[in-house]
Amino acid sequence: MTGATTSGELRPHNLVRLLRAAHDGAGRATRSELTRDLGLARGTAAVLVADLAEARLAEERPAPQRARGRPTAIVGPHPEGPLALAVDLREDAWTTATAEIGGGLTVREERPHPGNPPEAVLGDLATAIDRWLTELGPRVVSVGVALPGPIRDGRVVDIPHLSWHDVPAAEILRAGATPVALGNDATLAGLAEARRGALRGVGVGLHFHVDFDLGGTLLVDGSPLHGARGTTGEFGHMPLGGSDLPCDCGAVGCWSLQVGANALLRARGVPVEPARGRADALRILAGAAEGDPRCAAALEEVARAFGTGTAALVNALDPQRVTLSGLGVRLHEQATGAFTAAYENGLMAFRREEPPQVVPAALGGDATLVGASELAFDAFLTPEGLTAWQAAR
Amino acid sequence: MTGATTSGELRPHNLVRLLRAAHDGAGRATRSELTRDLGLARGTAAVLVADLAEARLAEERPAPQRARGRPTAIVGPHPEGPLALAVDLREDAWTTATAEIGGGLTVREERPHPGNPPEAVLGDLATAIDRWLTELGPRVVSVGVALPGPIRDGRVVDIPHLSWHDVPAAEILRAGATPVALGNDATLAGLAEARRGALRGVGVGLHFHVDFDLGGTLLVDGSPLHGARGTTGEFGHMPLGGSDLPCDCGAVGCWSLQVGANALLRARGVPVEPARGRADALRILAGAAEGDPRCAAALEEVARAFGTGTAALVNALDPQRVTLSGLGVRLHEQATGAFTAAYENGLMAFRREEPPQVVPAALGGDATLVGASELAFDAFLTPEGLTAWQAAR
DNA sequence: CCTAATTTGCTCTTGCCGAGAACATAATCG
DNA sequence: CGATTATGTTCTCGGCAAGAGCAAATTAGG
Repeated sequence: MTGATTSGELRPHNLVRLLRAAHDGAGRATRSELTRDLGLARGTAAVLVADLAEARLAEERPAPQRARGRPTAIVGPHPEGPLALAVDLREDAWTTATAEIGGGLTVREERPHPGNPPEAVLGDLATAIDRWLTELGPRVVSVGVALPGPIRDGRVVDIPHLSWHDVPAAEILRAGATPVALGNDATLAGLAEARRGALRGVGVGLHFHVDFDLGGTLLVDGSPLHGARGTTGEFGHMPLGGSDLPCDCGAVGCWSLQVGANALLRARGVPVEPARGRADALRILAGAAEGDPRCAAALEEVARAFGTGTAALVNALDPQRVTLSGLGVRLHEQATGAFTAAYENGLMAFRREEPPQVVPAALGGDATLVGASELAFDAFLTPEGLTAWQAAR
Repeated sequence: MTGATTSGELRPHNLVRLLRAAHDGAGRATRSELTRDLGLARGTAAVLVADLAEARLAEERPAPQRARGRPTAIVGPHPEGPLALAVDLREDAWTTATAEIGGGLTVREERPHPGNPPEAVLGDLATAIDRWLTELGPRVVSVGVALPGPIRDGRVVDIPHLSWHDVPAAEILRAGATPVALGNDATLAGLAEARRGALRGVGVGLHFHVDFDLGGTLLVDGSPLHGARGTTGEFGHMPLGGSDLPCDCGAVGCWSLQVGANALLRARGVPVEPARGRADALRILAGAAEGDPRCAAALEEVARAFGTGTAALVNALDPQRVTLSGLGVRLHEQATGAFTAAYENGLMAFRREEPPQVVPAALGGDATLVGASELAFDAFLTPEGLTAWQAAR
């Protein structure tokens, strides 16, 4: 959003600002609030809202009266307004959902998949997407897909334990004229937190998603840092623990080897079996909760490594707050003492005065879908996106 | 720069865009180039240039003719135009300089200082700044100061080997109505590279400055990532090497302990003496260049640690290019083999296909001053800054 | 129940801005 | 030396948001 530079760009630009603000307000922002927040004249706001309503981009609904004075209205989604199609592809299943302006999510379909070969999995998903596009019609303006691995130039670079390597996902998931945007699941979970969760309003936030691997994203002013080729956030692949183990990623001593499902198994002394790592890891966490000392020791070891690495990244990146999702929440909750001790010990002295909070993500299991829908709407909530929508009717 | 939202903001906004583009063009951009690059109509450009000239913000000078057609003019600094006062405070001396639009630098004064107490050092510097402000008059619109330590909310947090702790630098350096901006030296060196050096035009770049400590900055679209409280870039204080040494910063195993002047001494087995570490480190580098095997071994050890950590941060942050300044240049140049081997070994496999280049900074010793002047001009090259300038005459 | 106060929406005028067209100008090329 | 080409200059036009004045719809208070 570079901003308007000609008088002709002002109107589209302000329409985007208004619709974006209504979207970010989660369908609760009133016209008078929006007018104030965006610094508009009341007359201008009237024109803009009328434009949005006429274009079926938004609709005003009566708002609960709060104070004295003439009542204002909520600027919310239009019943025939734009939809984002959000897809969350996990290792063993995928979910599709739609989101309207304001973020309201409707889960549409959930299906398991065999994991391999990638072309078949993505091909089936592409078919499902096409079906939904047909069924929902031109209201769907954009598709956002979350994938469980790093993505570079529209290709899934690597999902080691699914044996996906350099899969041309964008090509397979192409959906006619509807734009499809791909994102890493951890990145999108962080994006969701930044827009509608615990990182809302936070200038610089750090999000970690722990599963088998440890991924994350740095959120700057509500958007993930993208990097040169879109693969920022591989924090798990820094040698933050001083280990000498080789990592699947090709490097050595990666933090991921000490924090995650497999790390719990290793710390517990259990063999790492490809398929059931997650269930075994959850069993260890349950064991620790029930007082099994060996499980507790494994948990503490992993929590310490998690805390130390978190401190390292806080030292380097100076976030205001850190959020956790996936196994990270359990690690932090069940071993807060070990985590916090290692975290504070790893901070530079001057950061210990007011260490950034480490908190669980506010959005639960929907975070990835929410992030995918935000990604999709980000592509639409632009002057070009709105202009195309208006031109199409 | 959020962009104009009302018709009245368009003019100031476009004046800023034009002056900023002329500034970034290093005093070589012609009016026709600027018109094209900014997407302006020729008539609009004429008005804007006339405005800038009348406000003594810029001036047109004849340009060397390149092709057929009516000649155009270079939009360069005005002889009575705005100046930025740039200050580089190092551990043992400080330098002041002025920069005009376009970045042309004039060094004004260079003085040694005793290093302590901080209030006296900064007080003397404040006096010098006031003297220059008086001498140069109202042309100086902004002051930028580079300081050799982390800065948070206008205070120097910590310079361990000068024993500076929590020094209220902004308060001491206050300069009447002229705004004073403070920045970390490594951050500003990186900023200079992003604007006028080897990171120019690079979307995401990583800069490392190695001295006693290892600092740096992540540059996103030409600006340093700021963090929640302005202390991003302490990459040296991540435990990237697996060491157990305690660090002055309060954490353990910091990368800085393995990369820097003192690290060279330690690797060579020489006692670390507070005052002359830099000279001793340079002697080791010279020794290595002359073939002394123990110096060479120390150099290689440090270069390997440097390469490994660089890979870790490339994995995590996905920069397009990495630049080095300070001792980092020597470490990389004199032990390219050791550095590169460790660098590539530490990269995730998929990043090895096209590893981000690691190159020395293009600006030499002036980088910090250039960065300080850019910081100062960033505060001026805004609609508010230009409006205030125009109102003042 | 009724009036004053308050807040917001609506309408119209005004001032400003950049686009774009038509023309003028100054260089190169053959 | 005229044709060509690129750029600067001037003027008109359409569009936009600000802002003022008025209308509307609610609450507070008696």
